[in-house]
Amino acid sequence: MEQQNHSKQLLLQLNQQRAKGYLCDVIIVVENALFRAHKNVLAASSVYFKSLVPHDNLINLDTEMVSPSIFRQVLDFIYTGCLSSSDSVSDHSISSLLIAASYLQLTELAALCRRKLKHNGQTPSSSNKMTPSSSTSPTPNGHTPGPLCLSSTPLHNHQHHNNHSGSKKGSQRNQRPSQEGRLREDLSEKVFISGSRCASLSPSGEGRSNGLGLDLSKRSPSESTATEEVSPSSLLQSSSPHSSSLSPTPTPPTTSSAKPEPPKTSTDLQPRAPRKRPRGDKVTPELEDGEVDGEENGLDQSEGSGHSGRGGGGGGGRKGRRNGNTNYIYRQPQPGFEPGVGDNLYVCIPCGKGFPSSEQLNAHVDTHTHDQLYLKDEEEEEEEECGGYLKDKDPDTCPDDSASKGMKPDPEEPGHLCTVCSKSCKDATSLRQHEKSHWLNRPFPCNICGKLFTQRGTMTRHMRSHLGLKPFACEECGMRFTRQYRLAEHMRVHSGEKPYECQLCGGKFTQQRNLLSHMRMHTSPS
DNA sequence: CTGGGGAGGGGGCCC
DNA sequence: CGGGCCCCCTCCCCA
Repeated sequence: MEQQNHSKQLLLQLNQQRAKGYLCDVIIVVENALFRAHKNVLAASSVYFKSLVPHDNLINLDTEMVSPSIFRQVLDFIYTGCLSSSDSVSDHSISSLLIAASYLQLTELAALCRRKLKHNGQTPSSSNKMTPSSSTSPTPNGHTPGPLCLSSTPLHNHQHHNNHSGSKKGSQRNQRPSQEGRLREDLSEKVFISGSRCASLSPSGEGRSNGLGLDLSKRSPSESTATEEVSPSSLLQSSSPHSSSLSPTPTPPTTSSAKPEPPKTSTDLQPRAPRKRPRGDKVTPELEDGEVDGEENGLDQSEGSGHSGRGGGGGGGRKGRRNGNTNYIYRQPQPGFEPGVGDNLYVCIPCGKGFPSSEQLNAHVDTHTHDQLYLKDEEEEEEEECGGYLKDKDPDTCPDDSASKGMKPDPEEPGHLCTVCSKSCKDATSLRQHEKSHWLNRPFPCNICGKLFTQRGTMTRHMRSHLGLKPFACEECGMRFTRQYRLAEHMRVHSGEKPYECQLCGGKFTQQRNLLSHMRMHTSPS
């Protein structure tokens, strides 16, 4: 007995989930684009990915080997078995695909491309050298791929999937908890860099050279700025012209050089807090209702609106709306950008336009040139330098912004007073930082959800939540945290220490906030 | 069902 | 830029 079209339907479901970013547990960075996918699918299709995905959740591909548009076709092929893009039939595209397929060790796709080129009278010799193992036509399993499948294929059909969330309930129900948990831990553990390097994340800060634990120290000096601004590091350090980046020179991991460290034992164990379920678990029932939320995998925890204001973003993530910009993640949204509005869940970050499908977003993203992005960067820098003040701030009281620009304050001046609130700061740097808190214009956008921040550090910290980076692990229970402070706070759970005491009733608390909450109970009229 | 406590998580801000 | 602290939101548990 055999279920007709079982594999086809399965693949179709997976592709639909990919289009929504649902259960995607790996991000592939290609030049200026991010692609989300499923590790299992990648591993089943590519020896290259198979060796990487068990340990890495962020894979940076060599842009000389594969471009975003080519990788999009590659990914489509992986998920559909077809090359659907119309330009894929050109010899140039086929050659690029062949290079990418060889690089990624997608033997079936490579063989398919070779046959196509051969059929067109081309010789695919240029790329054969990269993967000798794949230069022979038969695939490892002996399967001979069919002819190129063009856009008429019904499998590749992202546009219509957004409204079908209900149809995938069953298959997702059982996958969600383990995959999310594992991803969060994996992301916490290490992040793949440049295809061959792992940055271990530890509370001690080992291997941590940017705010998110990505080891950026191996950047090739010859790397172009274009790559820099859209590389993972630029995702994390969006506005810094000096931020280091990743050297996109991954080597297909056919040798031991690419062998990543095995996951640490502590993270393999399912960490559970004593007596109580960790928060990470509670998202499961929400998804069981068929909701495709914006925080799956911990990669997409959109806070929803751009400006939350103080307290407005509290608890963000759990109730965050679906972001949906799952395929391409660009930089610097336009003012007023609000991701995931209405049905246009696929949002282009640079211009803020929303699209109902990843395909349409992809097509739109391709219209952005690097020049446009450069211009945005320059404008962004300029704005950060001089344009961020409150509109209601009296220009007379801030004649030259010298303090906010960090321009040599008078050393004889006794204090550095904020021109808005008269707060005294100890130096010009502190003053500048403080004055930013009065800005309405927040110069640091999250490259994933578009949320804006006044401080780069806050944005970087926020990005950690998107990437699921939790470098700080409790040695007692294995629970992991994004902040060391949280871990220290958590450790009181194990130690039983309750340093915060209510002066009214003598009640003791492990956390100050809970004491404050308790005090409100005392002071509330009721 | 409700209120209080415990705790995870996010953002703002200062050092 | 990271650490630390504060405040807030939220959820879960339990009496």
